Amino acid sequence: MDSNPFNRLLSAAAYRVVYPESFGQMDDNSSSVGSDTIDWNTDDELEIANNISSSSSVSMSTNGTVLSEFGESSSSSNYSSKLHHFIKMGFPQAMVAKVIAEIGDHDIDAILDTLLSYCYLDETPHQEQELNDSFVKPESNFESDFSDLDDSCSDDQSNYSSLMQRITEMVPVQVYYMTSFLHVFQEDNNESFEKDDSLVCLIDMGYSHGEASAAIARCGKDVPLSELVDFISAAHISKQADAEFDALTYKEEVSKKDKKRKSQKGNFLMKKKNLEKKPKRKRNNEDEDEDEDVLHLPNPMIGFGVPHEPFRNVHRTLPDAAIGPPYFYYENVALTPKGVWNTIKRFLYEIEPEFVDSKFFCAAARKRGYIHNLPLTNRSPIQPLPPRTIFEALPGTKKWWPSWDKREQLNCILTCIGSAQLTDRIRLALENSNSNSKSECEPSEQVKKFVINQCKKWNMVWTGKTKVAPLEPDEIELIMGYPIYHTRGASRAERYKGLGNAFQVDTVAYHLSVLKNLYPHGINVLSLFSGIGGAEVALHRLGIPMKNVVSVEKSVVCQNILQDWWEQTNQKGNLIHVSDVEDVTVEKLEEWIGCFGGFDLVIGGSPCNNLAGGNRKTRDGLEGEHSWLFYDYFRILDGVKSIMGTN
DNA sequence: CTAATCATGAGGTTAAGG
DNA sequence: CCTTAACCTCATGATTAG
Repeated sequence: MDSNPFNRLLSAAAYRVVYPESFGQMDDNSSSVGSDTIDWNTDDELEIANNISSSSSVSMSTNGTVLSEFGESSSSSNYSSKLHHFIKMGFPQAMVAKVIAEIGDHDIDAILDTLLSYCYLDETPHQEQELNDSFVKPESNFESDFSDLDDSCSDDQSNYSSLMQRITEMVPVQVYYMTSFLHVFQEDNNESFEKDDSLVCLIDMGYSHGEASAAIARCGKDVPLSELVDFISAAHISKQADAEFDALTYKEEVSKKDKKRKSQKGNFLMKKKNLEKKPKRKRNNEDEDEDEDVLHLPNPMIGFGVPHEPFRNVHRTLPDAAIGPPYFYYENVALTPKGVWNTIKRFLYEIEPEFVDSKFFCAAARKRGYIHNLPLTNRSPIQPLPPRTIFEALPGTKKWWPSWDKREQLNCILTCIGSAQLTDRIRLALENSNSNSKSECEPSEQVKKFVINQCKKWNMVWTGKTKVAPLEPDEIELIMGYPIYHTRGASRAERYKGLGNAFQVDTVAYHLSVLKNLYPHGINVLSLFSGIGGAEVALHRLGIPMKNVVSVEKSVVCQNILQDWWEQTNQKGNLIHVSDVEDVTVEKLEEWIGCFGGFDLVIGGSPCNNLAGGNRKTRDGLEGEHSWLFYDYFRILDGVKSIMGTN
């Protein structure tokens, strides 16, 4: 068994993730599993068991190199409590782990000093300002704050589950990194190992692979490790600092988060209640700009404008770092857990997201946020305009549509549909209600309410007098702006899944329409997380020729859908498939850019699994095992910008 | 083995009401 | 200004059918 406490925690946490029922019964054989196919990627179900198993072996085999610093002097509980306390103070977990790894956990003051000095070291101008504001100013009373925390939270010292949760959150990142580490470097010589050692260290510190890669892409390969840490930490801190600044409100943030994640210790929440509201008001008064803790969603959700609505705003000034080429376009769900869009915005050059509901473009709602550096003037929708109401989109339903169902548009197209049993239950309810009432008029109010609720919840439409049914894949294709039968050939579930995850073509095309005049001779596209090819379809329907398209998509089903469409529509350009975003390395980008002369558009929406409200199990935010691939989007985009010399 | 089927709320916002 | 209620959500995991 691994003698390194931190490794043991890691392995135990990993074990618990996969085999929660048998946690605590780890055998000593965890290193014997030899899984070598690593597919942490987009939408498909992950074979967690395989990966975690491999993680055990990896963490064992790297023992003494990347992880050895963590466990030498402290017991795990001691380490955990220190780690926990500093995290509660508002320092990024990764930074705390790094500092403790460097100087040990004996001297609390030394840790604090080092943490503070790390904050000083930052060199990014606007972030430096924020750091000074957030971490330097309270220095005088920081220690008392800390001791206060230390006392009040002493109960957490033994809160093993709390630590385990934090460790567990780190595990996928660690696993990913370590496995990819072996995969990438096993054939490399010492020199290249040296070169990418910073990547090793960064991820070892708990940063995600995407963040680490992004930092290296942004700062360069040869810069000191501290600079990379500063870059990432600045992103973390400024994100957090943007939400709440002083230590007091920061604790509130952390406790809120903890409260939401799981039921935490009660005394901690009690403490939080005392701190609840006063700090926010204070901050609001003394801050010059409004509190951007939560990006407020526009109402109506029309972004910078939609066709046939009074335009809102067609002018904006982009930050210098955001200006292309290349143009880029990023998409994700609008209603994420708190703070997610703030983080995304911060990574994507501080561009304000454009929140748009596709109900202004088609017959179904679809609230999405888009971050892009495209011009805003002279947008035009693709013709013909798609149907905007249910009756126009699905004429067959009008015959059966009861007058008491007031819906004119559908709710968001999801990846799952209502069950046949639900259709049956509704049929029974309606038939019983009708037979009870003497005339054949209307069901009771109670039944009506039940039916309406279920219909809204599952997006059912009327296909008979007492029958509602979910949409067919073909119907969804039309509503989403794809050619009918676009996904034909895939299994039914795959079609629903692919369409439920896709762009609404008319909405995206409206935003992309400004490219038509800019690139009359066609564009080169880097399409990340392509899915069923919404970006490609949108560009095609806009009449923008695609010279070269690099499509990154893991699902083979989706790759085939896009390939078939490419051939069906007689595309003249060159379509290159890449299955894994991790395969999109700087070298690859340089190769493509050298070959094509650069990308004109980088487009994609990163996985929303861990952000979407419909997720009842793993709505873990941007660090979730799927959604953290956003950092790869940024890494790749920034790599393209860097290579093309516009960074 | 793949594919289909079904049950499983929380979390957050918006709107209404007082 | 506050509270309360209504509303909606690019899903996951277990189970069954083929």
